[in-house]
Amino acid sequence: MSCADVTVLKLNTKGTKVRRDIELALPRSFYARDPVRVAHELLGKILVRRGAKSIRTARVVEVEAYLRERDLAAHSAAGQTLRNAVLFGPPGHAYVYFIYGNHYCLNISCEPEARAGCVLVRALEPLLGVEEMARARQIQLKDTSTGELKRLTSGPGRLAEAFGITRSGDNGADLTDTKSGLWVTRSDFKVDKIIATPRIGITKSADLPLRFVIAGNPFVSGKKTILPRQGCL
DNA sequence: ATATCGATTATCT
DNA sequence: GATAATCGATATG
Repeated sequence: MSCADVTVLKLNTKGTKVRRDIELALPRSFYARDPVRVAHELLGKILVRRGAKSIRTARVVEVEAYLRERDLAAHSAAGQTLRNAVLFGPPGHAYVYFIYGNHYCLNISCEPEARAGCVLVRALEPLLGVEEMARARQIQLKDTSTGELKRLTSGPGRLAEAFGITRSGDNGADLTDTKSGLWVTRSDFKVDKIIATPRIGITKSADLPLRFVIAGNPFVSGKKTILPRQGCL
């Protein structure tokens, strides 16, 4: 499973490391669709953060869709404000907001023409740059077991911290342009089954089944018994 | 194992 | 002034 995707860095004939899919961001057309569709297809894709001399990647394993119509939990529900302006812009941009005085959360705008739907990224499976994620989270990893890695990126606030995502730094970033330093790329990973559940932590429109997770993936947020797993580093 | 609660601040009413 | 798309710590069975 996860170990296979670490080979997004492969060796060419000269033995030099070359980047394959990582440098190709998903196109804007991917995001210019309804949020439920985008949410589904985002599962299994890979979020990439490039710094000056480092790269962090992780697989998307949990998302939530927020709709423009009949969804009172969406930040866009009450219309455009300064905070949510990105949602009313073109698709494929990062909407980053600050919550509970502590955490940032990453959304991706979707739908054509300012319809203000989006997808919240809720959990990732760490792939490359695990040590930098741990640094960003100020966590000392005891090992590379699933249980330890899960602490890095399992939850919207956690993954934002692990990837160094902030409102000042990333709100409005174009995720279809690798020059932004933050983008999403394709993966050969096959998502066998998607499970839909109500969304987490909301009070309005709380019954809609708009949270989507990769069935059985241990990096999905929430408490759960972790099966023992061999380290990946 | 689950339950409850405090932290901390941008944003909106 | 109240609320919030969370997290981590503490308490309790």
